[in-house]
Amino acid sequence: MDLDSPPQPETARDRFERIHTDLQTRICLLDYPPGARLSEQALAEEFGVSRTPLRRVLVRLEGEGLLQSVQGVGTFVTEVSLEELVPVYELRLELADLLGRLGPQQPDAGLWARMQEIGDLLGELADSPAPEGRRFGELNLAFFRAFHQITTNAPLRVFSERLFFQTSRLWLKTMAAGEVDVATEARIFQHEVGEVLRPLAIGDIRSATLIHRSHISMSFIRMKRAAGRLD
Amino acid sequence: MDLDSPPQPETARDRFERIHTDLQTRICLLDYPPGARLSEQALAEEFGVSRTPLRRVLVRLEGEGLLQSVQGVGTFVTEVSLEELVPVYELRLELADLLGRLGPQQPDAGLWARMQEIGDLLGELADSPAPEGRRFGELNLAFFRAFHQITTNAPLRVFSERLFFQTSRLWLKTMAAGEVDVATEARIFQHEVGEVLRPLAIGDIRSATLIHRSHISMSFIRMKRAAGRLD
DNA sequence: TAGGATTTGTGCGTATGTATT
DNA sequence: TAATACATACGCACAAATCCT
Repeated sequence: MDLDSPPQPETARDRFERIHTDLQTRICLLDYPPGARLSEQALAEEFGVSRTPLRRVLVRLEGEGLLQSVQGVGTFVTEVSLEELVPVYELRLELADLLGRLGPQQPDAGLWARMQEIGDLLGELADSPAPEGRRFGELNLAFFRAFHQITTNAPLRVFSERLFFQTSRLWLKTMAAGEVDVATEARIFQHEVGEVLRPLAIGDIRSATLIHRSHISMSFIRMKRAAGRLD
Repeated sequence: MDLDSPPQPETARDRFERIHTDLQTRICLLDYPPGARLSEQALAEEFGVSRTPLRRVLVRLEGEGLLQSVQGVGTFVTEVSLEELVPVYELRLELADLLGRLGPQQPDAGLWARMQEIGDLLGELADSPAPEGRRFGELNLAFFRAFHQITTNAPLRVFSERLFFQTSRLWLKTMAAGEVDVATEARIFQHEVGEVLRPLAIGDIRSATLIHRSHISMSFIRMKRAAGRLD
């Protein structure tokens, strides 16, 4: 194998994708929390490039609604609040529904194994002495990336991903504030993974997406109630 | 009036928005048809800026799926084909449905007048001796911009717009190829506008969106049939 | 195969805008 | 109010990639 694959030097596009995915993940996992200010120069130095190609990534992230640049002030991670994200959640529920209605496809063996593994890792997280919100975020992101492949509809995938990044950030922010318990949510999430895999095992994709949708809905309600308790 | 509004110099963000909207419109109306090659230098000179701010706009348009840049080759308008746009159309139909279910709001007087005016202009287009596809595209874009304001759900608006730009280009391309008749389609579209305004007049937004959805569906079917005739 | 023309990508110095002292 | 510090925005020269002769 690998006979005709000499070590390809990284192309400009590859580098762009790498930095883009990296920053996207950091924002999603709250390594850069909402409102944080990013330094173009510091990031450029970290990735070993000049400001020019880095700024290209920032422009893309601004188009995706994750950043906002203001001349003379700085580049900031966009804020997320429960009130502003209500329409986002409403739409996400509908897209979760569409996931099982537009071009559904049976997940392959690798994807199946991956989802089972994520379920196990969620169990470990729930059992750990001090469950970290960031770890929950990682598993949440991993499961989303796997599960949303059940649709072949490319634009639906893109839109679902964009809404996921927004709602996921609010979810982790709520955890970081201690308004919901990480271990409890990890256990609930582990249960969801199992519930979703059961219909998938017999090829019932539609049922899997409806269960997924119901869990998104319930987690939103739990978050609203947790926020209400603190008001 | 206009007492406290001295002539504000155009800010960097304003210029970005202006060039972005301009290029977006040109691509949508097929002034730059699918596959066309754009020159960074020529566009920069036309807008009176250097390549740097212009490239920022191109990066954004690439993120929106309208352009694709390849180093050493050029910047190209993305292709649209009936086969590739089937999933796009399927999703657009669903979003058209959501338009009337997520945060619907009654259009104000100005918007109402605008939609009526577009209906009249469509009649004029259909009656004109040589109806131009580009004029149809302008009115199609204008009506979309007006109609999709019936939802207050911001991300739904953004996603609907993105899908509109894709499907609209295929529609105009089909017209340019002579596979459908501009006058006939203008008349049908004029009829749709009237059909949509009727339920809106009595506050029945949901019915308006369902009629709108059915017209998107029917126009897609007509386009498929027209393409089939030429195969 | 090689070389030149053309196009996008990159690096850097400077301009412009904002906030603070 | 003015000046200073610092951030992003811009323009330009050059590097890298591609295509064609």
